[in-house]
Amino acid sequence: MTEQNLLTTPPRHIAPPAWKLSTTSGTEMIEQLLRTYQRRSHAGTVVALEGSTSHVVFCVLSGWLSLSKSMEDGQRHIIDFALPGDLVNSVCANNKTNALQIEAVTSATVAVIPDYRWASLLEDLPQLKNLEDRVIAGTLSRLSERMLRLGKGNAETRIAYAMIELCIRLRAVGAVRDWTFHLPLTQQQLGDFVGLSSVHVCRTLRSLSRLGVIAMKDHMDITIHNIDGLAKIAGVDPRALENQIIPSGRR
Amino acid sequence: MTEQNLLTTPPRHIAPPAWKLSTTSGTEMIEQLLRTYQRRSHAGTVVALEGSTSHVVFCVLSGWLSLSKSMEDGQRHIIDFALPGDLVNSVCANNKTNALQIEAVTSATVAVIPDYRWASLLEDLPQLKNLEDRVIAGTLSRLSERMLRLGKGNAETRIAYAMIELCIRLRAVGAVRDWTFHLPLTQQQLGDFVGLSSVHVCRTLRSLSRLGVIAMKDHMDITIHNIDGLAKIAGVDPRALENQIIPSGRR
DNA sequence: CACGATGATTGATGTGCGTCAATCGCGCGA
DNA sequence: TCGCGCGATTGACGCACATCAATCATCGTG
Repeated sequence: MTEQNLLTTPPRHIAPPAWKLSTTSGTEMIEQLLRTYQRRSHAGTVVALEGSTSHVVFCVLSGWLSLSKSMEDGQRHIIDFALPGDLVNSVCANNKTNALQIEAVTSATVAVIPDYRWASLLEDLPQLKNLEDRVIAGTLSRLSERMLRLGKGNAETRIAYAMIELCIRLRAVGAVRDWTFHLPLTQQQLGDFVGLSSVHVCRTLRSLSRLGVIAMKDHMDITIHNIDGLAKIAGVDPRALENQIIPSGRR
Repeated sequence: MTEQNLLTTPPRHIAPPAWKLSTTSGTEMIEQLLRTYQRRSHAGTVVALEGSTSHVVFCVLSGWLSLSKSMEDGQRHIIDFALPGDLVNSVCANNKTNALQIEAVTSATVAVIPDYRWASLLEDLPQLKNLEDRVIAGTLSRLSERMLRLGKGNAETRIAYAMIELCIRLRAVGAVRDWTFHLPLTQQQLGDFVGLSSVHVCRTLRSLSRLGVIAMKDHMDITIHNIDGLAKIAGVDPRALENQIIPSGRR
């Protein structure tokens, strides 16, 4: 049911914004491909192991994935979330080893596209190359912004920024209505994402609630009540967000 | 003089490892291009402003660049360093706006290649595409590793990891001899890189010295005395480093 | 040669966040 | 229906790191 939100809000025939090309024929071609390689993962499933070899590109069709890294002592950090419409090519340099562990946070449908298939598609549809570049640039930009807060921001800054980033990304796929969206995360997971303990995530969320900038309902339904106040806490120019965080060209 | 180290150790005719292609003709073509667009920046110069528009690709030929981001209150974080041989395409999604501020840490020579020129080069030399992919994957991998330590590691872990990462990257361009290399950074800059105050960077470096894993001479000449101990503190498998951090294929 | 500037070093003090622990609330399965 | 378990919440306490401040070392400059 957590995932129902995400499945119903965008058009059901799977065409997240990133995939909307100008040519209709291209779009159809891609949708065909996505359907072919589509797979379903239950919440909590490990989709790809950190360090394993892999020759695929992932495209999220519905649900959330987490991309994480762990230290030897078991400490885990969530480097990024992959939301519907996101493209994930989790290989590291040189060899084809996964740099990140990919897990399904909610139950999710993911297109698992073989490398060679993706490469040939790129040749048929040169516009895709452009899209791929934008996705990569967007990812780097997001990571940088988050890193900045992780290094220099306090708990409120980090949480506020996470809320803004996720809200904007979710809005791009139609999963936000009236500044309200569903966060299918435990406070532990949110903590692993922003670099805080789950206890302190809790305190910080309540602190932000008390300030009136956000509100929470039913275990993680978030409403942003005062985006300007939230942006101020997060240390962002709200206008800059529009261009910086949304990877695809859509509104 | 800081930069002299970097200029003399690699072959003087500018061919950092990333640029070593299998075909000799390709290499010559590229070297020609690099010479054409080569420019010199003094230490401390701002090469590209955060938020400015830009249509270029940077290639570092000698010296260090820092890629940083600032919050409104002036707090700065160094997202990455660009070392000799590194490729920097600091544009964010959608528009052609620099997501990062690029500064010369030491005096540096940088090839500033126009976008269109780079694009046409990619068509002439398909191998370059491969290289570009590896550079991007390497960058993402480095950012992830650093983010993990930033989120979950203590001061010693972060500093130890930074030393290992920089040592390996510098070794790839021949700037390490007998586990010794020159760090052209103030402790303030190193702090902005790992997310610590300059005071605590100092304390941590001295702590690592006392443990005997590293040694320092003359304001930032670093020697790694015990790589296994250092890797243990950094929370890394030393063998994994070889593949994970070096973006190019060279040892 | 004294000087001022910049950065490293070291100590003292404060605090933001982690950790531990107890309680609460809810959903789920027997 | 009761109980079990996971996650949220809240309080108490401690620590790692930031901050402030003083001293020192080095270097370039008039």
